[in-house]
Amino acid sequence: MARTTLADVAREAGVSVALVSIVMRDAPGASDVTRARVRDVADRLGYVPDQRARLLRSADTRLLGVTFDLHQPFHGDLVEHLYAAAAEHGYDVAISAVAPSRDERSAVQALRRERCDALVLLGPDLSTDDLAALGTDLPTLVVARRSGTPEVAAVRGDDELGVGLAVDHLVSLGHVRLAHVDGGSAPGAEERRRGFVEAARRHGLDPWVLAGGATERDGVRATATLLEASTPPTGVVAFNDHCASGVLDALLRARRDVPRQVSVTGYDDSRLAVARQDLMTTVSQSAREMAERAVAGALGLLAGEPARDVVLTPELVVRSTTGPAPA
Amino acid sequence: MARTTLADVAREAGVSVALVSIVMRDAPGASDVTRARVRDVADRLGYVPDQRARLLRSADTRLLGVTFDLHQPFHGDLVEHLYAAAAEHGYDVAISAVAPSRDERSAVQALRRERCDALVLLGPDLSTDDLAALGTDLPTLVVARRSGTPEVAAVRGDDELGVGLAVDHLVSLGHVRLAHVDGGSAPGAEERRRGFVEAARRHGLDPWVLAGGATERDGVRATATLLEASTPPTGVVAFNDHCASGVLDALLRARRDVPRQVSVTGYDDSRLAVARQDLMTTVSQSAREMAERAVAGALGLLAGEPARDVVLTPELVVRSTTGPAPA
DNA sequence: CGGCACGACTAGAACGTTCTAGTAGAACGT
DNA sequence: ACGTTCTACTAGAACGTTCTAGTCGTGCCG
Repeated sequence: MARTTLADVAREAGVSVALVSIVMRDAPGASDVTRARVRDVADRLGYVPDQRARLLRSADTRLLGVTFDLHQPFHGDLVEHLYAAAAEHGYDVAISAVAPSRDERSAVQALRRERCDALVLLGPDLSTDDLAALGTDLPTLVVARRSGTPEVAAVRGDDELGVGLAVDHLVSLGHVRLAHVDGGSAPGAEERRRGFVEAARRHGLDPWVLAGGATERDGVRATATLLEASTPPTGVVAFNDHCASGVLDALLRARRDVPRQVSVTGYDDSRLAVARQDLMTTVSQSAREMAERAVAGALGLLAGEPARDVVLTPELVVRSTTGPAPA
Repeated sequence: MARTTLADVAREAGVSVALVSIVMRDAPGASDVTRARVRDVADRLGYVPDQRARLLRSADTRLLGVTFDLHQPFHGDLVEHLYAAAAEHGYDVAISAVAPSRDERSAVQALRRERCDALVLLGPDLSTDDLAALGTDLPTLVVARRSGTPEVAAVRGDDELGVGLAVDHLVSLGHVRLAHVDGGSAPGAEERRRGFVEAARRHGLDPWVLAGGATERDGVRATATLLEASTPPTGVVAFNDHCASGVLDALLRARRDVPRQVSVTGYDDSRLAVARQDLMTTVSQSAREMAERAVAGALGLLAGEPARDVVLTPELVVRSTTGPAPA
């Protein structure tokens, strides 16, 4: 099972290694006849180019390193679109996962060893210092959070505004008792919390913020607290779709009618919300647009442009977890 | 921002390239004094070893290629444990995602170009022919499905038995009208369908199988059909946790009490079931064990052992979506 | 019919590592 | 004093590509 190399193909086809390389790369400099013959031999021998050797030769790898959280569906959406967006610019993507047992640093280090040209970090939990250090070393862009340092670019949704949209929507439906199940220390949680409080105040309402988190379980837990209140809220703005999903489960289980008794909004419009498509009203950050902007931003950095902070405007997607406030 | 190489460090430290290599690899052959000095210089220059050059030199890459579905939480769990299991054997993991817009072939091809030593495919949708072709080329192991070809090893749960456990559990709770929301053409769906039918027959019951799928939406859709029946089942065995989640949503929304009126079981014990931890009775395939067996199996192939078909025994995890049949 | 541009092809260096085969020099026994 | 055996180090090839700088015909123009 020895690997077939350019040299093998060259020997078999009776030409030079360089010529085979030319043919495999579709580069000019070979006649159609030889081209066909070489291709034929390559196929027969099952030749697969060695990416490592190829990249080693050239200064740039045309490789975009991406870290993402394995357990965050929205990251899944982003990664999917990143593949496409990068391919459009002739770039490849190397992904490296973050999970409870695999921290951000390991994930980033793995990508650095691959000699990626630039790094795209999805909702990283890194400190601003770490981020800054990384950014001075390698063109780096973060998605779905503030970069907090001038070396690192960012692409993110306007979370304050997005949560504001959800609040406005609920208020327009007549809700006056609103609660926010927040994201704790998750990236973006602070902005969303602030957005909720400010939007509520703008409408002259009393904002109620509960400690939550980024998972279903957090949503379930917060809802328990919520239901114990003497006058529970009629509108709940959850940190993200995951969390909202937990809130919905807990409410349904407590036999609260959604949306007749309680309205709930999510955030992200991830596949999770689409899976419950008939259900969740949520704030959509177009994964596709984010991914495209992220790739464009990273390539911009690579071209020497200064790090920018791109803020995308989210949209409210009204589905069926929100409705008029109960009388 | 030129990258620092061994040569740079060597020049700066006044030693040979080979010696720096020795120090960086913690290989024997350098005095403690020089070791410290070289390390110092390397740190100062921000040296990061070039993985590609390193691997290019040696015949084996100590790299395990893994393809997984971005949108399947159980795959996320598996990947997480694969990182750990591989690291234990001194192997690195390269992951390549599969998604609606990125098919299995592209994912595999990307890994082949990375020159992975072996391939681990999570629940692949490839045809047996494609799989066989791949297997003759590269040590290959599939997880969570049958390989169907002698060249390719497999690690999978005993799905027939697992579904049987769920059925036995429901029957022991007094349920006599059971339905299975199946997985359509998803990997493993056939085994689970068969397991359901056989277990039901074994108990002298009439098995009802509904067309489902691997997503929440499939669960929701199937439940609609289910609720239209004149005498709806009291126990529902869903294809996986995702699907079960959809079933649960639909039931709760239709104001059916789970588990007082209807009992529901999932399959996988993925993070999704844990997220709804207080909720879902499911069949557990230990992601950790699967991952460990998969790595061991792949390394076995690499060592020249024949491809084996490892079948793990699943366990029933009783939580709170199942209960006694209504009177 | 000589010069010259062009197309088809090749030799060999380069990329950043690791590995093999060495060379000095010190420490040791005889 | 002389080999022997360490330890600490080095030179240079090798890995599989791509790229630069060629060479060699062949056809075209004047």
